[in-house]
Amino acid sequence: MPRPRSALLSVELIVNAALKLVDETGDFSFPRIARELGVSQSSLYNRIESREHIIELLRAQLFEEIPPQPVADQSWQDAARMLIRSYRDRFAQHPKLVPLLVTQTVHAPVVMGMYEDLALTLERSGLPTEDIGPAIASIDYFALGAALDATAPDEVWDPSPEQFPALRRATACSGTSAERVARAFNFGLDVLVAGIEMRAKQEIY
Amino acid sequence: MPRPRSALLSVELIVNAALKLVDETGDFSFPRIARELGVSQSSLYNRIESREHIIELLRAQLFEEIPPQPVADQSWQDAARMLIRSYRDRFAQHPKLVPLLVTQTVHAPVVMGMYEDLALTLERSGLPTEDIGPAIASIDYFALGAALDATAPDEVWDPSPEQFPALRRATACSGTSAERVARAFNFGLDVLVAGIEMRAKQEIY
DNA sequence: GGAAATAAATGAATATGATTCATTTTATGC
DNA sequence: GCATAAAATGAATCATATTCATTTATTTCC
Repeated sequence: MPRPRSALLSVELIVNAALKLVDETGDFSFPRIARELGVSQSSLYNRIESREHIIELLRAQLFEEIPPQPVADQSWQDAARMLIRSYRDRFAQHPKLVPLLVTQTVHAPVVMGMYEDLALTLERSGLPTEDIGPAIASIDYFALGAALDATAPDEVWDPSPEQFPALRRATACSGTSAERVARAFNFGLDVLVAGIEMRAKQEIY
Repeated sequence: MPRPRSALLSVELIVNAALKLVDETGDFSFPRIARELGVSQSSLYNRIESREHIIELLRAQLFEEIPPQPVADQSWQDAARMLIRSYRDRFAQHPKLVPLLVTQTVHAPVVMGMYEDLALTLERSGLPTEDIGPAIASIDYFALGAALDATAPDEVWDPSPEQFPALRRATACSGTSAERVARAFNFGLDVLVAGIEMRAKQEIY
């Protein structure tokens, strides 16, 4: 109950406990973090402000775990693919965290670095300046949606053939849920990059 | 307190009250629905099972509000664009509802019809069968991400020029948040359709 | 017409969760 | 040593989801 020799708590301990709970159960709560760390619930408030604060710390942690990769010595297509993939991979490290993050799409400083790399890469593609913002956003949307789908439970995607014959044909050869998401992600990535290439060549407008 | 002449409650009343609260405040709760309808909290459980149940009813409602549009008499490109746009427009009707829906990506029966239309349309594009599933998923990811971004608060997307020059250039000419999202959506839509077209022509692989 | 079943609404209770705050105790700077 | 800040706490508040036995009204069926 009194103040101990060395502090029992730290922001890092709290965030790690929260992340562990999220990975295991898909959510965290103050009582469970406190139990995990062997402290009282109210003690947590000496280090952090609120639940939202913990979520923002988790977001930062997710983007600090993987260092950005150098990208300048590749074709812009390969560079873009690598950047988008690494963006998605960060979410894939802690899939259950994604739903907690996306409900408030904050463009935190940690994400900005990757956006900057992407902007530089897209400038090399020859895309007109006014299209670079929309291109980054589109990529963001795609990666976010894919990350969200990756967290969805393994469901049987089995449309009844009578009602939805085309859907039935389309999903006939799907493996596990993870494989399906991975295939979709690879497909969308190629298609997006190819589409941007066309747009850059002004073959669509 | 006793049983009234005519029922005070119905599933529809509950769902409408929940939707109204979501539109106004971004969330709903049992106490507030009950207050809104002038009934007791526990009465709600005579009609609905749980909070999740209400969310699923809201999801269904969102997709029933807008009837599906006939699509067979257009080029597959225009048809695809229309389908994706209408998918997104449903979310735009009730933006604040989106975060509640995406946290559990369920492919409810209501969405299946649109998927079927999309599958039929993509078959007309000449895309190989095994790519149709991934194409639908990619489009889904993109539309979902865009819908989520549309709910984000109007933030000042103003990267400091020293740190992020390319990002600065890319976002120089942005208007309101809604305009930015709309531009990004239109761009991504064109790019996706163009990319799929290339893929169908087997010019990328 | 009346008994039995069912529908509707309720109050009270339980459990979990976020958050505040005054209090106690310990460390630390001067 | 003393003032002050740091650390942890218990207790309290408030909101929420959910359960359940109970009361009353309506319906059904003989």
